[in-house]
Amino acid sequence: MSASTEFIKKLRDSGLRPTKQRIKICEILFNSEKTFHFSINKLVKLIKKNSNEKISLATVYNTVHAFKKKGYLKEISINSMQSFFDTNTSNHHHFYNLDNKELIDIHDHEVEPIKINKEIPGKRIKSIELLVKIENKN
Amino acid sequence: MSASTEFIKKLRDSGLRPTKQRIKICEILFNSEKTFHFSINKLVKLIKKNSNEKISLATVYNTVHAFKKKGYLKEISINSMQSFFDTNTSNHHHFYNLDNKELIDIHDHEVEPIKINKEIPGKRIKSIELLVKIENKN
DNA sequence: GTGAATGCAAAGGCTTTGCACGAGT
DNA sequence: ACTCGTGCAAAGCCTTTGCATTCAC
Repeated sequence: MSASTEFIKKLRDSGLRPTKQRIKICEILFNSEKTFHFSINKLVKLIKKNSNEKISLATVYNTVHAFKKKGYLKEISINSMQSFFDTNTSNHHHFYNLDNKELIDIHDHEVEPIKINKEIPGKRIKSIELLVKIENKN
Repeated sequence: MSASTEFIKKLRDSGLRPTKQRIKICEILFNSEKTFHFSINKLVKLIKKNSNEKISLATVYNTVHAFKKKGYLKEISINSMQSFFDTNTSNHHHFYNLDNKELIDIHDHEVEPIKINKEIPGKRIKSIELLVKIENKN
């Protein structure tokens, strides 16, 4: 079974019509073994590089949000001006390299379990996200 | 010594001219014993409520960024659409209440020390930020 | 055929910029 | 006086929206 066929199935199974554009974006995001981080901007560039026909910006936004909603992508926000999406949706954390503005994964098993000694009545923890900013030693 | 006098000194000491606008914003942000979280939007509203003369939006942005640069404010980013400033610049973490979109402090001593078993060659850790998203139990 | 998705351009929200005017030293 | 800060409106950037067209089922 080709990769595209899988994506078509995956899309259909999650209630998203497997359009040409969505399949293309799947191929770009999910074809590699390795997961990676991207901004909308970078994704648009990848699409341009990867394909002769362009995908409308609105469609790129729609698709990324649809994928995020379905849980195929995770958003990592650095600050009001910078936000990334991550094709790795498993539980994990990030280094943020201040010098080149890139993210590096920290796998869950690379962090000692985080214990918070504070509770908010009536609330439950939905997620714990650790962002470790790093910079060059001198 | 009045609070204003202190602010004037503090501003001058950090190389910021103690203008009427900056003093006003200091009064709003740093007069209370308690620290708090705010968005630019909320700050603008506080200024309106607190003062008869308005401060230009550009000045509010300039001032907040100047204060952040001087280390009097810390920025906490939730996602690409939401970012807060914190008058508490000490080492600490946050709960983010998904239901009402508000931040709650988690003091450093309320979290067991975070240990990361991963190093990036040539890099040093600048900061560790924990964001714990919480929601209503059912 | 019908509803969903796409593409385009326009609109929107938030933030920054440019420049003349005003205020602090 | 000189420089820095402010205010305003305009420009910018990123994202969303509206609507006609196209596509999947």
